[in-house]
Amino acid sequence: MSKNHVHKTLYGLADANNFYVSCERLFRPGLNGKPVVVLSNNDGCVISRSNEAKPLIPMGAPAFQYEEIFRKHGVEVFSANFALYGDLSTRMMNIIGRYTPDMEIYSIDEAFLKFDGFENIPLEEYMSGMKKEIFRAIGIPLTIGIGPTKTLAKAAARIAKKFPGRTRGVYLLDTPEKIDKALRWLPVGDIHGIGRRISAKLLQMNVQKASDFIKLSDSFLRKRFGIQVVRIKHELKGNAVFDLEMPQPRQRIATTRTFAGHIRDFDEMRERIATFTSVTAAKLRKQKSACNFITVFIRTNRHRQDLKQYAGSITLKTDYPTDSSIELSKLALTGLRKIWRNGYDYKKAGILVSELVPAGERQLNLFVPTDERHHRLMNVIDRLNLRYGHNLLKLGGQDPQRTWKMKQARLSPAYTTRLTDIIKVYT
DNA sequence: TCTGGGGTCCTAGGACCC
DNA sequence: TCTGGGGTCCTAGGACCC
Repeated sequence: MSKNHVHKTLYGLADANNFYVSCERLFRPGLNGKPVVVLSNNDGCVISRSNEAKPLIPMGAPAFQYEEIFRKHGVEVFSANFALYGDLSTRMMNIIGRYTPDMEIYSIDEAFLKFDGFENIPLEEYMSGMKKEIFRAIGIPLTIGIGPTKTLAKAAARIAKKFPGRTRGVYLLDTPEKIDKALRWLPVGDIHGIGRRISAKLLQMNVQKASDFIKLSDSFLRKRFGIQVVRIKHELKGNAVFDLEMPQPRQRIATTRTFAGHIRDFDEMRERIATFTSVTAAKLRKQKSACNFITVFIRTNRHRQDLKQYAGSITLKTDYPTDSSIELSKLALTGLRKIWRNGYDYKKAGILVSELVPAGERQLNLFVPTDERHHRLMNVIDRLNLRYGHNLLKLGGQDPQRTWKMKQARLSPAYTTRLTDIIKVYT
């Protein structure tokens, strides 16, 4: 590489606007311009808001406390339909991936991009073209920020979102002057990686804007807030610390649920735990991992100070790395018996597996039983569940009669993913 | 009477993200 | 009556060892 030809790397962030709400709007153009919200599982709290809804309802608001507001302002309310959102996300990411080879899918609605060797390409126009293509093809509106680091790309996207008229949804932070101006505008709480706790402490010290924040010394930040916050400062100053991350197997996998009502009965809980465990084991097999530990937890409703509170949790070691629903269910139920206490109204429970290793590795261990039959059975279960819908095939500990229903009073049809009907499998 | 110091490993919990 | 779910990384402090 010649000296006078410096290759300047830039990062981009493509972020779908109010993603879940935008997905719901695709099939109902009448919702455009209206306040719309999407609720979490059990219709518990607000997890996505249209721009019109944002001044009315805070993020995470418990739905039952806002029924009055919903009515008064004619807010359109939807139960979450994650199958639909996942499908639209995949389509969106496929298009984004055609614009640069270096891309990191950061979440269901966000992707980081890396522009290496794009010196002769006008990035604003290029990304503006991508934004238009995605809107034309899928109907999802995007905001795009570009800058010398991931943290600055995030900040640029925030600016693009805040000033849609002037930026047309795409903003490039490429000169020291623009970066300086952006940092003087950006509130510390809006810096990526500075959350509620740390921004409250910074505000107490009268550190209000990102431009104030980057003046603090490394040693002070290190001592007071830890190494991660120092890294964020460097990123804001234009030194890339965080690179794109390649997809890797999860280190932990969890399945947890808050119940629509509550559970007092051990057998009911045993059934729920067995189901969570087989869902978790299927997730393990999907990423071809096996786990060394399994954690079971149950807890009462922590929002109800008037009720007796109890939270129990236990972590058990597997005999050898496993992805077997049967092995893991046995362990999970052993754990559940140990932490179960009679007389409480349980509101939430879950399963978490950890210390994952690649599933193939365990066969290198001569002392491990081959459990070939387990393996074949698990394979069959996974294939049938994949084909006919989630969780149709159940294990012994799961009550075959019982279908656990989330509260989803306001579900929209799953237009792109609908399965015709439930298929019963008799064995 | 005297009451070290440094290293490693592990875990729980904090803080953050979408 | 009704308050989500699934992740990551880091740190402090205890246990243990020499």
